[in-house]
Amino acid sequence: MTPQPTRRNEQSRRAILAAALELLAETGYPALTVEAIAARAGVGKQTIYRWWRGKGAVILDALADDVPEVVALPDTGDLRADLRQVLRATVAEFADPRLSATTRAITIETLADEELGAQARDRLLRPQLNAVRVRLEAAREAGQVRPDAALDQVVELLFGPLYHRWLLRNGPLTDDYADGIVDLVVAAVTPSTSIRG
Amino acid sequence: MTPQPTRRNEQSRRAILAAALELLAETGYPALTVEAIAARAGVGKQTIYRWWRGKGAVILDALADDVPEVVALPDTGDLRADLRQVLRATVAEFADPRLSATTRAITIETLADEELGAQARDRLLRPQLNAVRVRLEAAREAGQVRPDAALDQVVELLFGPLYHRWLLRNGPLTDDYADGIVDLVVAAVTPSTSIRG
DNA sequence: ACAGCGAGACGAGACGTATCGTCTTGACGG
DNA sequence: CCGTCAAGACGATACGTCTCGTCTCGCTGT
Repeated sequence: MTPQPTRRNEQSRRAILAAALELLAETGYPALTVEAIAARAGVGKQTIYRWWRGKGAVILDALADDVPEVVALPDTGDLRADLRQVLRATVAEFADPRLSATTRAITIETLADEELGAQARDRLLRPQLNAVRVRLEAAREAGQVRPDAALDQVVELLFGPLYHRWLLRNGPLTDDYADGIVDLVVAAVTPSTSIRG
Repeated sequence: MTPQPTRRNEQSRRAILAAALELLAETGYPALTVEAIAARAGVGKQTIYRWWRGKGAVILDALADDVPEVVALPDTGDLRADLRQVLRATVAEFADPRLSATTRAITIETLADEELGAQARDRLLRPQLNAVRVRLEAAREAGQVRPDAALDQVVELLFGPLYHRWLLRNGPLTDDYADGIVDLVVAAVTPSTSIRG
């Protein structure tokens, strides 16, 4: 029933992932077809369906393969500056129309398919968010963040608005916007200023 | 070329919207078909395609018709309490599996189709967000919010994380979570506490 | 008479399955 | 060792199904 990964043809696997990325770049996600991927890769359709659930799973796999497993944030000691850099980088990615369109398409796919969403979350999203969390932990130990702050929530406080605005097209995504979010979040987590006044 | 709205059959229009909502409740969004809507409404497919771009537009129209145009938030004078109530209500909506599934499907449709997204934004999302903004303006005048806070950003700071967690299934959506977001945001916008200590 | 209407046929395109013969792999016996 | 063999993945492709969106009918109401 279930195919044995041992006997899997690595060459075909690579050809499929490569073909998928090529076609994605050429035609865009919506026009992407399992049949086209198979044809480009010189592979039977069944070979794709044997190992993946559909084109979404293939693309996700291809993207996740390209992503480094561990990401680390810069730590200059200045939390605000470091966060600004991260959020500005995210804004820049969303500003590139081609990259943005692709990311949007994949994201949509993961929203519709729960299993795909779990994969995307674990392999693409979580590493990013976790890197920010690590940076926040360092800031907390440095006394720049309230000890009682729920850092997972803080991370979402940073990225949630960005994704919200990007996905729902709810306004322009600019560096100023990113900076504003960072300022608000920093204000939210900064320890009581009663002493520093 | 373009149909004349004057000659439009109001009865058919209502039947289509009603049938769409019925079928949505019965079969769920993915299984929803233009053909099925037409059949249920006792209407030709062309009549649907003449006035709408597809099933997404029909459903969006049906939903927007049901939504009150203006929403108002409670104003008890206690900003934190009022915001908690709103976010908890949102969490409750997302917690209902049936409603959540429908909302998710519609949302996905609006993410993929720019024009549909614009309509959803203006007719469904914006009124909600704006109601919160109005409440924040009142709070600002009451001196509970820093005068320089960008209120649009604050609103997104409230809902962004919620949508983020819901759409991407990035963790459980509980009242505690909503309360935590509110606390963080209130902390972010509260005027300098140097006096209050 | 004209434009929207209900009804439904239609072509296009993508999906996912099934089947064919071929090729690779690993186990077993002489 | 090495030939044989079964299992199973492979490329290729036909197939039925589904949904879409268009097109073509008369019919109806104004």
